[in-house]
Amino acid sequence: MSVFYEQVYETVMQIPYGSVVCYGDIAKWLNHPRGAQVVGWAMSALRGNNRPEYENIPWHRVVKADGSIADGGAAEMRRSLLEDEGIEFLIDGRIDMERYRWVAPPGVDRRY
DNA sequence: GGACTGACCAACC
DNA sequence: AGGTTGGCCAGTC
Repeated sequence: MSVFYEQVYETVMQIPYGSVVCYGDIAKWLNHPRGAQVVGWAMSALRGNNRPEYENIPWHRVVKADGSIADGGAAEMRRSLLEDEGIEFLIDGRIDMERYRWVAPPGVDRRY
């Protein structure tokens, strides 16, 4: 697994219970301002991956910039997992990002 | 080893 | 308001 993917996974693991982050933010924190797509690919690569070190990644806490759930595998499961964490969805199926978006402490997720 | 495929996002027409 | 585009990484065949 690549360095960048590893960094993405470590960042995702830091997302606290009941909060969400969008793909673009993770990319920015990892010094890839335009790497949102790559973050998505990193998540996609997790699907069907049963490696123990990736078991605890809360991949359902990563959503699109507008607060909707990304397409791909298991979108419904991701939504229900978020609801289990107390996150309320708006009528149009999106999350109120102002309310649930997690802002990482500066430097905390920086790798060298 | 090149081509193709994937959970994206902001800036432009 | 809605389509297009550039930026970006790794896995598989």
